[in-house]
Amino acid sequence: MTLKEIAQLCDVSISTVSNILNGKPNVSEKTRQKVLEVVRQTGFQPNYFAQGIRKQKNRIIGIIVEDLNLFSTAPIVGAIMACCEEHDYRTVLIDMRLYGKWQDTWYNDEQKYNSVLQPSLKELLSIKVDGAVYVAGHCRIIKCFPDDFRIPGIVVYGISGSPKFASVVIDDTRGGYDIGKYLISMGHRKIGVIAGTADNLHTIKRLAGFQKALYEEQILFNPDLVRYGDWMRSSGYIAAESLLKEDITAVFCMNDLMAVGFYDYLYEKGIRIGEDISVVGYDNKEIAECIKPGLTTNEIQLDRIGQEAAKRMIKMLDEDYEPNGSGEIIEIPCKLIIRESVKNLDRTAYDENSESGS
Amino acid sequence: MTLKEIAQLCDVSISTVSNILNGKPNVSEKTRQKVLEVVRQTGFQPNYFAQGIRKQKNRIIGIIVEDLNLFSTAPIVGAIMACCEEHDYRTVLIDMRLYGKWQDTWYNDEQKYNSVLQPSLKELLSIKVDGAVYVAGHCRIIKCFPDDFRIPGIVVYGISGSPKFASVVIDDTRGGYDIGKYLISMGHRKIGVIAGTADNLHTIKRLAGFQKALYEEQILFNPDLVRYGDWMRSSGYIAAESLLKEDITAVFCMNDLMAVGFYDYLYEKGIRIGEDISVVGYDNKEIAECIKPGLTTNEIQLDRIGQEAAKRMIKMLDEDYEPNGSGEIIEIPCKLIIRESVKNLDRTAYDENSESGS
DNA sequence: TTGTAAGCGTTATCAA
DNA sequence: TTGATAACGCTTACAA
Repeated sequence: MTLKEIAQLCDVSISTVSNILNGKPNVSEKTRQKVLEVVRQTGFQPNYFAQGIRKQKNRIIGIIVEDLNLFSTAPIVGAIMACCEEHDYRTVLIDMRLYGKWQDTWYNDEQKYNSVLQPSLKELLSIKVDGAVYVAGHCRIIKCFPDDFRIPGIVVYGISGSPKFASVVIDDTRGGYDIGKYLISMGHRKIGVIAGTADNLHTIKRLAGFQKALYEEQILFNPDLVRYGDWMRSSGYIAAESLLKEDITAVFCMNDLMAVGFYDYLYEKGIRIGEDISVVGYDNKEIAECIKPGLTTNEIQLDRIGQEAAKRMIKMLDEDYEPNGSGEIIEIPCKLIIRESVKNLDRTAYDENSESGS
Repeated sequence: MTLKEIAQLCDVSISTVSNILNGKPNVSEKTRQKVLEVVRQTGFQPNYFAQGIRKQKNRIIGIIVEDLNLFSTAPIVGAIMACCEEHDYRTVLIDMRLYGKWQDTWYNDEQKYNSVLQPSLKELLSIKVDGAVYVAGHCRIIKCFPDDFRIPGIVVYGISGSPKFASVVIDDTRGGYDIGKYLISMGHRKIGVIAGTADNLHTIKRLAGFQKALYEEQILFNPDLVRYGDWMRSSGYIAAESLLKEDITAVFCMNDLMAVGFYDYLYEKGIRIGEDISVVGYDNKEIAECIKPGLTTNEIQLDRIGQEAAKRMIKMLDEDYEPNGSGEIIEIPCKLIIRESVKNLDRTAYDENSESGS
């Protein structure tokens, strides 16, 4: 179906049909009705890209994700799409499936990485997207867009390696800080940390924030209480053994999965979480509220991240921003979700009774 | 950047540049090199859709999902995209976000549903996709494509309401059957069921399969042992109370989340799962291996579902199938994941010892 | 109120 | 070996 065929069916010219479809005035009601009827019957839809070629603009935003199957990606993408739709932009999604293809072995392998990234970027360019949003799988400094990239770009859940592109990430420093403050407010002074991999930006920033909280409360930071894991459940379990030999009352696990590993160990040993020892996690995945006791953790507001990124991109596009302006880094706060895994050491039994009684 | 500009920069004609880019013969090595160099420098990418208009084919498959944020959707979409990429098809994803917008209130509300579906379909048609894959959020009979839909369509994780379109779903009957057989093989005879909503196809088919297993083993099916929930954790908890008054040794929960709710109740009462009572779930979500004891459950092979759908779609497209052929329903089996939540009643303590010792 | 014609970025045909 | 030229589906001046 094309405009031409519709025109023939209606015995009018192509431009008349086009005008009607685009709501132009100066068309007799009779022809309008006739044409609209035929359009309805035939189910004709104008070719979006022929329109784009002619009008020289597409209103398409390209989204390129490192891996759609990570827990963080789909919510971010969903939020971006929602925002784009609201502003009458279409989206095109490219899933590089980096983890699916290579697990963890790609992000230090420039060659592997580029062998997927470059064709993906080319594809976006070929589709003539107006802007590109890059959704990382975890926070690190990423050189995803070349400096001479011809359209606006923005990096989400990672930090642009080039100052020409803005980045939207979670506020991990604040996240670590909030957790530190919370644990301290609950009376904990000796706090172990099960961190992620040592060179990971999430790890570094969460730890820095945590240290800041200690500092503000005049508590010495003891590096011996930090164990570095690999974000997997097993490393929480492994860290638990050695960490428990220290004289600690609480543990800050840098993700929920390692917290589950930590739970595993304590469960085996019959140590009660939220009672004998306190635990907080990070991420607020579904497991956090399913394990027992419920895990206090820091929720990552993925939808807000996606929304923020989309809003900025659309603003750049609609306001004809200089493509690639400032390398601003926008940090979205996390949200502490309190469950039952942290004991309040400052409360006496009496306090608890009187409070529950009130 | 356009072909024209490249041509001017190289002092050759447009067609020569086009020929070179498309690997046509009959071009002198000298001009080829010159043009290729300029193309490289300028980062020129031909306009994919201008090509499409001219060539009258796009090799694009549209994917329309009910909600990208459901646990089942992203893996299915990932598999579809992977398969399309392999066969040199591009994909366009449209996320209707039905649950995000309306939770559970849309799929019995034709009007709400169509207010999102119709524009989405139109958009796909407008993009001139060659085929459309519809990814449902849960299995039911869906009238998503109109009977006179002009391009091949296929429904995934749901059953096409029109016989013109094929469907790829999980084999829930077999899934329920396998679980029944497994529990019986472990010596269970009185088995409770925490089902999903009563009118849900997953519920109906899983229950039918379960009943078949009982029948084959000559065990009477007692309808009083079935409780209908709403797939949420709380309904597992609620069902637990009344169900435990019956004389049962095992419970088949129709998803992992309700199994977690069931765990909740038993945990409160100090009843030991995998010991005093056995439980199986369905879905194999991350929580299944995180709760204690690990939940035996049926894994839904989402990637296989997606792959199968994509393969069929591509076959239809490449072989110029009559759009909308058979309303075939392809069922992909689930995979029983054995963990620790089911006790073997047929084993004596002696058996267990001797086996672990061998 | 309607129609003609040019042009968007490609590819395909055919002549030079 | 190269280059005009038409055509793809559409929009938009502008002419009728």
